[in-house]
This record gives sequence, structure tokens and C-alpha cells, in this order.
Amino acid sequence: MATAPPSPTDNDAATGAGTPAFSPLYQQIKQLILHSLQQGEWKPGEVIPSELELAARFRVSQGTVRKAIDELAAEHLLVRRQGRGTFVATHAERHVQYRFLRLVPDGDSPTDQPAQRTVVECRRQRASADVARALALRTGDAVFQLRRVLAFGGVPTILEDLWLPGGPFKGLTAERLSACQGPMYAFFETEFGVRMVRADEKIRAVLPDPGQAKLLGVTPATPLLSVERIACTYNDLPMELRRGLYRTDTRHYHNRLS
Amino acid sequence: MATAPPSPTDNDAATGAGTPAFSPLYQQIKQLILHSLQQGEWKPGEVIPSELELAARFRVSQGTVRKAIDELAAEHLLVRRQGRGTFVATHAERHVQYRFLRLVPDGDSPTDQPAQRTVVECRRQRASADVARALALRTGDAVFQLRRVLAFGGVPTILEDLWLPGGPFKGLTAERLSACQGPMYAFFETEFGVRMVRADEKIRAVLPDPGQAKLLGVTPATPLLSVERIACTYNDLPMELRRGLYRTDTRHYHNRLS
DNA sequence: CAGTGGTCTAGACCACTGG
DNA sequence: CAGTGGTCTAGACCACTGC
Repeated sequence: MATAPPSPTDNDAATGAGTPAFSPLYQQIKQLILHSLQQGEWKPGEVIPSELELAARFRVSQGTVRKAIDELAAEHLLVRRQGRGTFVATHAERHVQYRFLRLVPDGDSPTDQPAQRTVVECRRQRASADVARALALRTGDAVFQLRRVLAFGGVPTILEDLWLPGGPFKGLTAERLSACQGPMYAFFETEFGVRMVRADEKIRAVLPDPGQAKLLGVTPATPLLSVERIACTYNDLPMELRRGLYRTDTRHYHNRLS
Repeated sequence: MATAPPSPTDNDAATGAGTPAFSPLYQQIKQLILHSLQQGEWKPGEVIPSELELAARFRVSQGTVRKAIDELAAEHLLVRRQGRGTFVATHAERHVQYRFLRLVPDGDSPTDQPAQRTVVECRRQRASADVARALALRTGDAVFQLRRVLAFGGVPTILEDLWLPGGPFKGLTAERLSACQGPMYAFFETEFGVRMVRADEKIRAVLPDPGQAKLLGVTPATPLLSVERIACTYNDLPMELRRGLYRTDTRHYHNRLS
């Protein structure tokens, strides 16, 4: 039983002035569920209460809860499993793993062998102006900066620089990072309670500087994909800035438009 | 009144052997609507019959039709407009225009001035092996090959080579192409009844050959984005192969992950 | 077998559009 | 004002999972 079961606001209530600001019931339910997710009431991988339970808790019909969950499932925040229940999505599952990594092997064989990861660097430092802006911090705030190389079949392919806000990631060290198996985003979930939900990427073609070229084992004349990503948790709070350099000689960035 | 109103198949009917192959009613309705779209019963931009009409036609409830339309709308094949009706999606609308072009200006201002288009080449020729494979044709089949340059603010930015199957695009000429205003995909809809619905893109970083560099006004040492796209109509039939080279010095390819 | 999500229905009412 | 899509409900039944 929840403490003080929240009720959806009455829609006819005057909102003061201006636009009517009509919001359907199921949207309000969606926000309530979202709030519970943010508060960590249900953790990644766990079941949430059944539709009937939620309907009783929110005092609405099952159909209304269903529509709210439908939208959250479409956004990959929840995962429905018939006969079992509805679960909080996680980056730790086998077939949804590396969902944000779009660099796939050329050819038709999707034999996605796992990458060998090498952490080159992991420091606590002060945010520069552009890093601060990307992470919604102030210049000089504490951030973690790390650099790593991913190799496939022994071939270094991805060089990544990451910046993480110091607050939510307090206690991050190169050791803990190196010890982690599986996707980094799964590690963030279990170790820091930070779940990445959305991301925006800006992609350009660039040439590496000598240091970058050396880490990737290419000449400075090799064109590389520059992928700048800002990843967010629930409520679109930016939680990671990532600048990647991808070799695209035997792999490509895949995108589906629809 | 439709000729011989099709009825959804009875689900309990034995499917011979093997998997039960259960398919919900709304999925069958979805396929029937899809079929009407393919047949051109309703053209891009037109209204389709109201939910109540379709429900009567297919002998199901409004809710079932609604769910079918919901999915088609989520896939951008239909567009719902409250109070007006449900419309066949089109590339000719202002705010949905260039939905497949992901190259956006750097910075926060999305001042998307229209591009100046120059058709460099437009020929009818025989498909090479790789072009044929991409378009699901046979080597040697007739295809149209065209090349064009897009410039923004006078700066040549995109060089595109396109291959189109000769059959569906019979009668295509450089003149008709040059005369077209607005998006090329809208032109394809009105002139050839070909609506692009989905596309897959493979993105790499490359260096241009001398000819490409000249057309884009860059040196051959300038890294460029190589974007290979295969675009499909309804039922995933490939209808276009497009190889683009994008300058990314003042623009970037934007992608939203979720 | 009980419990979950998934489908389907029927009906009432609301919000929006256009004439 | 009539007609459209949008919301909400209640209830029946189906498909799937796990015990």
C-alpha cells in the first residue's frame, strides 16, 4: 500500500488563466509512474505492480493505466512481458544490450563479438565551459573525465572520452570501472542508480590528432566518425557527455529512418 | 460502399500444421488498411474513411480499428488530426518535410533555409551488381542514375548519387526533376505514385576523390560523411539507393537514441 | 491453476474542426 | 451544429507464464 495514494487532479479545476492546459487522465497516470521510477520505487529489472493494482492505487480503470504503460513501453522505459508482468527497463539484458551503440560490422553477418575495453584514463577534475553547458552544470564544478579504447577482435576501433557529473557519480574510480563486466550503462544503474534513457548524437567526419591516431592505430590522415553524445536520465536530465571517434573501415554507423 | 467487403479471417480456423500463428484482429485490420494504401485506394495527403466507417466495413468495433490506425500512425504511414480525420502521410507537408534529411546546422538556431539544388546528371542505364542487389533487381536491369548537389547559403554541402528502378520511375527526365519544387520524395509521390516510408542508412567517414572534392568545393584531404541509404515503400520494397557525401564543417548529422 | 498482460466489445462523453 | 478523433469505463474472454 502506498503512502497517501496520489489522486489525479480534477481536470475541470480552473488553472487560473491562460490556456486551458487540458491533460488526459492517462497522461497524469504516466507522470505518476514516471515519478515513481525517478524516485527509485522500482529499480531497473524489477517488476512494477500489475495493471489492476495500479488501477486501484490511482483510482482509475485498467484501460487508463494500460494506455499510460503503453506509452512508457514505447519509450523503452518499461518492458511488458505477457503472463509475467511489467518490468523496469535496464541496459543489463542480453538482447537489449548496447542499444545505444550503433556501430555494426559491415556485411550481413551480425556476429557481434563483445568488445575488449581498456580504460586509458580516469580523473576527477573541474568542468570546462562547454562540458559544464552540456551537463547542465556550472563551469568549475566537479566532473569525472575518462578515456577508453574499445577493440573488436584485437583491432582498436573506438576511442571515447566521457564526462560525468561529480555528484551522482561520487566514488567512481578506474578500478571499479575496469572491474565491470557488460555494458557501462548497466554498471551505472547498479552502482550509481543512474539509468540512461535517451541520448542525442551529433555526427561529423574528422581527422584525428596524433595522440588519437596512435591510440586507434591509424595514420592522422584516416577519416574517422566523430560522435558526440549527450545522454539523459528520466526527466531529460543530462548525465553524460561522450565524445567518440569511430573507425569505419570494417564497420559502419547504422541508422533506421521511419 | 466497397466492392466485396473483405472480412478478417477466423482465427480459430486450423492453419494446417506447425505454429498456431495467432494473429490478433487489429493486426489483420492493419494489413487490410496497408493493402488499400499500397493499391492507392487513398493517395498521400487524402483522408481515409472515418473509424466508424472502417469499423462497419470490416465488421469490427471502432476500438479495434483504432488500434490498427494507432500503429500505422506510429509508423508515420497515417496522420491523425482531431476533429478532421485520418490522412495518408506525405512528404509534401511543411513541417514533416525533409524528415529523412538529418544534416542540421551547428548551433542552436534551427534556421533551416531551403537548399539550392543542382542536378548534375540524369541517365538511364543498366544496373551494376551492387546496385541491383540493393534495389532487389537483376544485374543489367534498367535503372535511372542521377547526381545532384545541394547547397546551403551558396555553399555546396551535399553531393548525392541516386539509383532508381527503371520500372516504377519510367519517364523520369532531368527536366521534370529540375522543375520540381520541394522535397524530391514529394515529387516521387505525385509523379510516380511512389511513397517512401522507411529507410536504412549506413554512415562512414571517407575522403572524396578529386571529382567529388571539386563538386563540393573542398580539398581531397577533407573528411566527409558517407551516407548510403536504401529507401523503401510500403511492404519494404526497396525503391531507391542513395549515396551521399556530406560536408560537416558547419553542419552535423543528428540522431536521437531512445 | 491463479495471475499476468493482450484483445475485443459497446457505450458514454469530451475536444476539436468546419461549415 | 454535425462529424471527426480522443478519452474513459466496465466487462468478457484469450494467451502466456510459473508454480
